[in-house]
Amino acid sequence: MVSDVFKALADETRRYILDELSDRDGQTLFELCTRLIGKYGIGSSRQAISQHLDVLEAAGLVTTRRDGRYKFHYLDTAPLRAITQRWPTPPSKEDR
Amino acid sequence: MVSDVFKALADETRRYILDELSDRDGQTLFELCTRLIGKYGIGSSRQAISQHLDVLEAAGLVTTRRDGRYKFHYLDTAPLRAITQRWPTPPSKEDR
DNA sequence: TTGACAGGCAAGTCCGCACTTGCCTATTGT
DNA sequence: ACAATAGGCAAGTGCGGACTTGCCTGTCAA
Repeated sequence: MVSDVFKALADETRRYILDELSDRDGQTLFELCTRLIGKYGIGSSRQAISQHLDVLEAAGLVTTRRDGRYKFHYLDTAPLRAITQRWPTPPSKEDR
Repeated sequence: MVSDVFKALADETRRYILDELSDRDGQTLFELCTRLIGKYGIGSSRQAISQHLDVLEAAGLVTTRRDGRYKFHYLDTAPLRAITQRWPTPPSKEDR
């Protein structure tokens, strides 16, 4: 049901995950954990990150690919378009 | 502190409020209450809506103007730009 | 001036959600 | 085969946030 993109974005840790995937796409769970600690000081457990990824995937913001014992995570920003389409933002001065 | 646009958008009732203001800008609290019930079946109390408006205003998505015993609410979509700027979305086929 | 109307304040309840804990499954290398 | 690695599952906890309840303040019309 593209379950609530907005609620997926509500959590700051999940937004950092999107940032991280935006910086380097296709990371595994463990990669994300270590890099989130290093770059943003996020001290969440592996399970916590895993649950966040589930939420992001349910919202369609992250897609996954399995390969052996690795699972790679990819960012998909397409669902974000629905936001600006719902409440159109007039172009800012910088955009013109 | 432009306190968390994302959390402001996380609640569905608040999103309906933005829809309503997008449709008719400058409504009072009571106007919003009656129209939210009529159009979306939202049965929240006046106080609940008032609290939602506080959150939206704190997030910068709604501005207000006082006039006598009336308080008018206006939509401001500017904070939404930060979202698509944070995770740039490639233009969809429809946009081209 | 007094009643009706528009809105504000504050304490309390309740549920969802982020996070932990503990254990389990599957894949890979030696 | 077996240990290490990558990840999954499920129950429990604690806190924030949505909502209610009750009462108060300020404005306007008769």
